[in-house]
Amino acid sequence: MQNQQVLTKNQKIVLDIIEKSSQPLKAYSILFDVKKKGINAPLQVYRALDKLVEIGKIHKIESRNAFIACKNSKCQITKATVFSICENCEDVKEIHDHKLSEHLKHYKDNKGMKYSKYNLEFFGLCKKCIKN
Amino acid sequence: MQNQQVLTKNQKIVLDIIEKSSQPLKAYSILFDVKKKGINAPLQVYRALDKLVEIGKIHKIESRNAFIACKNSKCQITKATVFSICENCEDVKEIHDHKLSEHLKHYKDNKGMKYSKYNLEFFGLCKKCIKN
DNA sequence: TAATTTTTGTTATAATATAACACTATGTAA
DNA sequence: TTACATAGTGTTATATTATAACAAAAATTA
Repeated sequence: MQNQQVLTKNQKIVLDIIEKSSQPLKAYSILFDVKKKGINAPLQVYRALDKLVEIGKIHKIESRNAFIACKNSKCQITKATVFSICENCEDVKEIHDHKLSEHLKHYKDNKGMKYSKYNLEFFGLCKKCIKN
Repeated sequence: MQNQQVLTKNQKIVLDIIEKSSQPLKAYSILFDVKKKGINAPLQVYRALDKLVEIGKIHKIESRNAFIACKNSKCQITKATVFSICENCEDVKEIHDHKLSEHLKHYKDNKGMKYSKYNLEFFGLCKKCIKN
């Protein structure tokens, strides 16, 4: 039910900007965009981002320090994310691959660790960039 | 052969510090440690780190902005890394799992992307931290 | 209502990372 | 061995990413 949580004003503003972007946005670029809406300080943005990540509305692309909306509206999958990143044009897409997810979800090492989360980032060249 | 590359003075100093640590080190903590060896500025550390990552001697833990030595001396596996991270004690280990690597190496999406690299980070609780 | 928790706004600052420039060392090849 | 290219160095300055601390306001709960 966490996903149906009511968002606060700042959270809505920030989420809105991120959802409108097809590509990941950086915190300070979000800040720039929301200044006209009364959000003035980095912390206001970071606090909203933290919350949105926590409830699974957005994901952080760790290798890029950027945030992207989760398209998968049905469930919160903060805990299991896979992205594909073009190293040329920086296009980022979230990957939903059931077989891959299952594989990763059930992964067990021999160290007795209990995993609750993973993040996988694939890097390469997208179709467009291969051609050019 | 890239891995047999001769390292420069700064690269050796930085690598040495990282190899002596069982846990990932942050750039500025490395800087602090190497000041007595004549490295004074962040850039000197970052340049060494960049090179060491490039040749596969160390890896960056993206979610932690920290660097860890690659124990796998035989090959440069900059391009395919898997880590397990304890969210309580922050213990980090590199995972070498042939089956998992094969699975990821051969992963193909339906977008026509050509992948050359991936990074996977598992999060959870290690044996010790589960008990406590 | 009062108490508690969460969110806000704000200022300041910490932590992470790179730009730009002049110089030095090393490798390559004529 | 001289010239040229390439990679690494040292340095100062600055950009980028992120959090601490505190007081006040709003929402929630008892």
